Amino acid sequence: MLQYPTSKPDYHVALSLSLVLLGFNGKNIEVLLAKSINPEYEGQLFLPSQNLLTNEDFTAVAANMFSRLFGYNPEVLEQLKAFGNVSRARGGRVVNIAHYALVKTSDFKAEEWSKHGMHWCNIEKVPELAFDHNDIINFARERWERRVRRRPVGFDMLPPEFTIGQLIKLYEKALNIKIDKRNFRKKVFKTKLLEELGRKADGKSFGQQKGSQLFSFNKKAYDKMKGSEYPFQF
Amino acid sequence: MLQYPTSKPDYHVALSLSLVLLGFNGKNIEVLLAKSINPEYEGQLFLPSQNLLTNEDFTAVAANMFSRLFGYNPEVLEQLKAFGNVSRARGGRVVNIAHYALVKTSDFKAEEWSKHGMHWCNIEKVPELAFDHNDIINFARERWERRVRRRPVGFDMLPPEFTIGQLIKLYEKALNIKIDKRNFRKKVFKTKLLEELGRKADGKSFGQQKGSQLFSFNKKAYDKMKGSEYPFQF
DNA sequence: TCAAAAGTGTTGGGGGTACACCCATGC
DNA sequence: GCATGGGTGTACCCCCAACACTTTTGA
Repeated sequence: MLQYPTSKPDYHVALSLSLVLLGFNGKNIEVLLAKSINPEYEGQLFLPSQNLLTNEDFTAVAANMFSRLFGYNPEVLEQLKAFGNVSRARGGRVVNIAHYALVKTSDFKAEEWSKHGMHWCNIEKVPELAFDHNDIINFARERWERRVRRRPVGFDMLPPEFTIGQLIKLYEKALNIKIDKRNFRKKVFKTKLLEELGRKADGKSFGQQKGSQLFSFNKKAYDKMKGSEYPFQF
Repeated sequence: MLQYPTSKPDYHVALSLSLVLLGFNGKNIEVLLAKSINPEYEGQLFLPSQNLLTNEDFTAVAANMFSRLFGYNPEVLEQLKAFGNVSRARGGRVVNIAHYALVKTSDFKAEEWSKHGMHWCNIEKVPELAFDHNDIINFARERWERRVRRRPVGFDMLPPEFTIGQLIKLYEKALNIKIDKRNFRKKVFKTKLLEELGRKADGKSFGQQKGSQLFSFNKKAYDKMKGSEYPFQF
């Protein structure tokens, strides 16, 4: 029956929650994976995940996981969807409420977490993961590719100071296209989203090239245009 | 811990599933609602929903609900996300795996279902619904508005034969804009997605105007361009 | 007869794309 | 000195937006 509620709820399902954390290291799009230290699953690769207690909030748990990994609260953290069409675990049905966020890989607290088996993995080369975590990553990736076309994802994925070259590489990887430098500059400068810092990169990290101009995102300009139309389209 | 699985799953959650069915009646965007005939909830309005048994598949249940309401299997039926951050019912936690589909209102088996309290409701005028079903509709609507810009949703929401006027009204309602007839025609004819039927409307149903040309969607052309870029943007 | 919708072309401007060379840096 | 990336301007083309009148139909 499509009358709700008629049949009684069947309270025998468990919830888990996984995070797909997408970052950019200057060369490739990376996703954070965990290697199990639980002997029962020795060496198995997973997305960072946890089981939920019956009364735990999705958003709160996801934000908490994020902040333990990065040290601050996420700006954007979205639910992807619920995964769990198949029987996913032995003891009963577990439905995974998958979430994703865009992150700066440089902010990951690697010292603290690498000893727990957490590490970045090129999204092009993700090995077989436990349960349906490969499906979850693929789903996140598709959603992210759509998002890239409509939002300035560099806000979230690039370090606070970055070069145009990094930004171009990010879009090239994301959309799997070749970008014309000159046209890209015209387009992006027209948006007023970039702020020229008047300093030059020293050429160390995350694909920066020494000597090239540094920029930061102008958050005020971005907030002002939120809700209205986005001024570019790749 | 972010090692998965460490803590044990907590098997005390129930699942339900709601459908947001969006249609177009020639004037307005409509959503299908159910009025409870259960005395405990007398007169309460809901989305068409049902509780899931622990071993039931999301997709299978959603498709089955759809086909009972429309008499055939859905072409596009997507999960929105899992709703259930708050305690939603008295007996325990119920997580709603909400889905949505675009439908032809004319295909709804109204004779059969209206006596069960099912009816179309203008999406601009949805009253207060039970649980968080208003949130679910709003979420569906936002997703749909993005979809409208990128896919020819008329395929799913218009009757097999329709007029350009209907198509324009659909887009005007969806995007809340005024559309220029001439420019719209140029744009849409360039896509080759419409097939001219060489017949004229008799002016009865769903906003058709007598005397105007009838068109149908060219499914072959649509399938061929699937996966590649969509040739229009509203 | 009046109101509402169908149908039909042209023009101008803006934005996108294509394209080549010189300079700075690191190896 | 060689390879890699940074930085710069122009020309063309296409697409989009703006815009008005006549005809048909139903009320």
